[in-house]
Amino acid sequence: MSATRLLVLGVVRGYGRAHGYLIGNDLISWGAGDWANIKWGSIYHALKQLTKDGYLDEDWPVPGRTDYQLTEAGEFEYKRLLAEAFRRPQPRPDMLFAGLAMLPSLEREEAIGLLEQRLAHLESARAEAAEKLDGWQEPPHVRELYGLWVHTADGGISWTRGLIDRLRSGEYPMAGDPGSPGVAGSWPLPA
Amino acid sequence: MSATRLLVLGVVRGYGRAHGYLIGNDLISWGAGDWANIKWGSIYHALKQLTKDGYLDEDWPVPGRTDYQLTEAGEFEYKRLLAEAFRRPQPRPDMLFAGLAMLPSLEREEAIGLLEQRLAHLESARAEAAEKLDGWQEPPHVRELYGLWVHTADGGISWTRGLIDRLRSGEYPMAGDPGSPGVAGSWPLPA
DNA sequence: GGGGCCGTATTCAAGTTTTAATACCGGCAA
DNA sequence: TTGCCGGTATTAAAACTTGAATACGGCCCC
Repeated sequence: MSATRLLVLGVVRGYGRAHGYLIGNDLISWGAGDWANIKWGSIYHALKQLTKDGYLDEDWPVPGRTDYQLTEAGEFEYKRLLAEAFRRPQPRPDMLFAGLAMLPSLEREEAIGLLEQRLAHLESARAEAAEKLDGWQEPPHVRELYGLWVHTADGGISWTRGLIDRLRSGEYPMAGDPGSPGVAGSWPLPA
Repeated sequence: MSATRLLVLGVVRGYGRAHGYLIGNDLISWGAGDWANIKWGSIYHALKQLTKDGYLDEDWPVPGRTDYQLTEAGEFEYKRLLAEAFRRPQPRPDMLFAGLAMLPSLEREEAIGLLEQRLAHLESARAEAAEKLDGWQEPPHVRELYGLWVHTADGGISWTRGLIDRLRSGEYPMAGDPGSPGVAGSWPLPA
C-alpha cells in the first residue's frame, strides 16, 4: 500500500472539493513526483478507486471535469492511513513523506503518540538487524545488507526523536491547537 | 524500475540455470521479501517478461517445470541494472539492497567507482534539499519534508563512504580478484 | 489405508503504476 | 488567419505487483 491514496484523500479533504488536475498540480509542486513517485495516471486511478470504495463522492460541475469530495467513510480512511504512515516504518519511505505532508491534520498529542510508536518499531527493527549482523557467516557480503539496515534504522531513530522534540516545543500549527486553522482542512482555496 | 528484474537475473546468472521456485526460495531466504517487497507472483511475472524481452531463454527439462538461463543480452542487462543500482540513489532503497545482494559480481575497482558516483549524486541532492530548507516559507510544516531529505542524504553519504573504505581495504571477495570465485557466478549449486 | 499436512512448482484475477496519448482552448507571432 | 505552443483536464494500454488459488506427490500417523 503506497502513499497515493493518503495524498489524494488529503488534498481533496484540504480543498473540500477538488478535481484531478488541481490535486495533481499541488502534489507535483510539493515534489511528490520525486519523493512519492506520484504520476498523473496514479492520481486519476486512485480517484476512481476511492470512489468505488465509497471514500469519495463524484459530481460534474461542468462537462469534461469531475469533482470529488470525501464521504464520512473517507474521513475515517484518511485518518487511518495517516496514523499508519507515522506509526509503522516501512522499507519504502514514501508513506512517511506523505504523512509528513499531511502532518497538521493531526492533533499535537496524537502526532507525538504515533511518533513514539514509530520509535518503538524502529528500535526493535534495529535490534533484530544488529542480531543478524552479529550472527552472519556466509556469504560475507550479505552482512552489508544488515549493516545498511542498522544504519538506516539509526538515522530514522534520531530523526524521529528530533521531530518529537520539535512538536513538544510547540513547533507548527496543528489541528485542535488554540487558534488553529481547525480540523476541517486549512488549504488555500483556489482562485 | 524496481529491484525485481535485477534480483531475478542475478540469481539465474548465479546458478547458470534455474527455475522459479528455486529462485524464489533463495530470495525469500535472504529476506528479499522484506527489503525488496519480492513476492512469488512478481518473480514468475519477471521471468516471463525477461524471456519476452530476450534476456532469458526458457526450456522444459521435465513437464511442469520451466528452466531459464541468461542470453548474451541478459548478461549486459544484468550488468547495466547492477551499475544503476549503485550509481543512482533513489527514494526507494530496494534497488540499493538488491545491488548489495549482488555485490561480488562486480570487480573491486568497478564497485568503488560506482559508489563514488553515488556519493556525488547524494551530495548534490543534499545540497539541493538544504537550499529549499533554508528558503522555505509557507506552509511551515513542509520544511520537515526537506529536513528529512537532508537527514536521509547525510545517512546515505556516511554509509557509502564506509562501504568504499571497506572495499578499498580488501573486504569481501569480488569478481576478478586473484584467486576469486570468478566472474561467471559463485552460486552454491543445488544438490 | 486414508486423511491431513508439508514441500514443490506454477497460474490467475484484481489492483496499481507507468507511459503515452488525447482533446480542447487561448494567445501570439508570421 | 493559421499554425503552433503552453496550459487545462482526462483517458487508455501495457507493465507490474499482490494475494489467493491450484495441483500434485510424499510422508507420517492413527
